Amino acid sequence: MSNETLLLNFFDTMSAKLGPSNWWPGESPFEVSVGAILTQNTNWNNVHKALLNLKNKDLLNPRKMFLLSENELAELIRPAGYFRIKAKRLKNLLHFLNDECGFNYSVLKNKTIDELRAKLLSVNGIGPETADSIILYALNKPSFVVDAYTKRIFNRHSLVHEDIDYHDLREFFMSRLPEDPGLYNEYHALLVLVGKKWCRKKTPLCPECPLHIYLD
DNA sequence: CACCAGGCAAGTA
DNA sequence: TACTTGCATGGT
Repeated sequence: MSNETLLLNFFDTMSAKLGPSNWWPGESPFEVSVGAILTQNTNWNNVHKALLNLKNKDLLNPRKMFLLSENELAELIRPAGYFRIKAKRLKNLLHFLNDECGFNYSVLKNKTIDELRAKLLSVNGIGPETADSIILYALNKPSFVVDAYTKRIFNRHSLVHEDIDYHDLREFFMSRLPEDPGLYNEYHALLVLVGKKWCRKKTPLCPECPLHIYLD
């Protein structure tokens, strides 16, 4: 079976078992972008609390958040952990948005993925996963998001090396899947659900995992 | 109690 | 270049 077909079969199997995932229900591109920074190495439950703090003060709005001091912002996002450095990173994001599009996300949508990605990566505090999350989940453009679960699941199936870097793993998917943002969106979401449930660090083999049928 | 979650950057050698 | 450390809360 070709890798293209295999990847789509993986998707269909996960989708039948777990979908639809209702992944990342943000109300605006900006809210999704903020969430992308807050969730760095952090449980989404904690991120949700921080987002509620912001939402309750009507601060999930770039122009309003821009007026906050870094310390005020840090206190509001405290539940998300790493709150001081994340406040700085959110400020960096706000400066980027101001410079790049005047807080107007529709301007960003007119740029190519490669251009957007390079510019996002130049912001201190935005790495590859955060950049791709913003491009895919906030802007609905087909930039595949990979994470630790993605690597672990595909390595367990001997489809990628365990030391594969972010860029190569992303290319593994993007060179084999159609450029469909809806597919990329749900694919990443389902991989995280599968990873959490059946592919943790300590559990080597999981016969209950729906993807188990593809093991050799 | 230990472990770690939807990472990233900076420091060290 | 290759490895290590700091960042921090809250759920299990």
